[in-house]
Amino acid sequence: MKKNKCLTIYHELSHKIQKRDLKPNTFLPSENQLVNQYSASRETVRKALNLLAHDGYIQKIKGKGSIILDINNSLDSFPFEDTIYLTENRDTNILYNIELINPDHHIQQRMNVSMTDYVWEILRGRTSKGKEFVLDKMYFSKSFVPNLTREIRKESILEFLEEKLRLKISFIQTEITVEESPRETYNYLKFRNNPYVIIVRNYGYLEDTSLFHYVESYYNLDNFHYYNFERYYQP
Amino acid sequence: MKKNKCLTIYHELSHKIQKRDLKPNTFLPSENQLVNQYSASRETVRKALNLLAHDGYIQKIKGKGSIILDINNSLDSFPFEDTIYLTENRDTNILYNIELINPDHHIQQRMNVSMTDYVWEILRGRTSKGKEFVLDKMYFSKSFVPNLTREIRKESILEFLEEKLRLKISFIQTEITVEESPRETYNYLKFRNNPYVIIVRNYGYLEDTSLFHYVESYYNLDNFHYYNFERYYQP
DNA sequence: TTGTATTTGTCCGTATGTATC
DNA sequence: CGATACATACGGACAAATACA
Repeated sequence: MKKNKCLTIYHELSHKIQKRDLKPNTFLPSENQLVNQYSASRETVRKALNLLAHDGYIQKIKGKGSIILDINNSLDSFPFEDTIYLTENRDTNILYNIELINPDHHIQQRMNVSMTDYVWEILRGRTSKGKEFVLDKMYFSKSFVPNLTREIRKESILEFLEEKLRLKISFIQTEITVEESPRETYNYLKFRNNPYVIIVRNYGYLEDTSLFHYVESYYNLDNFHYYNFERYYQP
Repeated sequence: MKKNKCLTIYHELSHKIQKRDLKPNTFLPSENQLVNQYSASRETVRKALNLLAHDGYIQKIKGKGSIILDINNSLDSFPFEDTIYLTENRDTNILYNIELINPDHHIQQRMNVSMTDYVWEILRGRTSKGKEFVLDKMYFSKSFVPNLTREIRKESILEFLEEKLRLKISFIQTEITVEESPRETYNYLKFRNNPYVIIVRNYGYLEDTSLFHYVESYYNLDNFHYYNFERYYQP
């Protein structure tokens, strides 16, 4: 039975905090007490506590202890929204096209693939926050995703990729710019009172740093909103 | 001379990556090599590497090494550092005004303070990426920052706050929208060919989740760009 | 296929410094 | 002042993934 002791401590403590077995605004047992409780070294306990702090469960105060935060009052109240993956409001999603193509010059550059490679192109419309219309152009290299059918539109695409194909995103680079509307988007974007659109480009990478997928999302200027939440990491 | 060795290693490596002394898609020296280079223990080196990975500089691959990622523009990858930390690198910064004010209705709402509270307002112009002009409106609650002089403009404001006042940012919420240019920005923003501006709002919170400062940055549509790096779970 | 060296991942025990009370 | 608690650092140990012969 080989387990990650640090994560075990983290999960046990985080569950207790979530279930309110450990009450907000009280102190956790001291690091030395936790060392005894879990028969672990202090470094291991500290790594677990750092994870808890990073995820907003506790606040560490030097010389005093680790105080348990009220999660309802902190984490959940921040509008953290994933702009790509939460496609679950399927009623408002429209799948325009799924096609296996040879990438054009633009995609070749963005995805670092050659003209002779094959790439899945998915064209999708969706509404965000009720009314705003968004056009997504998603690309997956065929070397990673051999098959892709229309069926997946009823599922989350990423769930399909993770659970069926065992592909795991490790990190994402996001890039936001304002550009003139490309002509091919005229048919899809509803508001053309302004020549500009906002383009959000997401580059998704696997653990081996290979570029796994690329998404361009086109937003009208009206009602565009983007939220990000960044926690500072403590060594 | 007491310094944090882990952070020293982090800064030295991150600067080398930013300056391209260490090239993307190559490997960092192995952990053991870094141990020798910096006369540090492996745990310390590993903590520095974890910070680099968290901030998107490198990707660690078990059994292989740490590969350097291609950061489009490392400065703007961290919107908060751009607006606050790195003010000393920009000889193109102009400090328009520092004033202790009673917040107007808008700021009262954003910062959750009352009309009778006092708030520092800092108006600053800067150029980003050479030509793009950005207007920053920064606010600090007087309860956290009793004194703020023009002298700090030559230093990093955040360094001043951290080292002198012992205030530490714990997390940041970023919000990007497109809005019509407010009239009071007309004097500052150079391009008025478009009625819209991009507004980046940063909410900085302390470790105890209290809202510590608030920044509004105004960008023209032209040449606006925003980068973000997000890593999925860190064990 | 097998074995060996390298590299990263996890964990331990100890020591010293610093902040709080 | 001393006791407690967290912060940083060190050196060692073993496991797991990788690369290579």
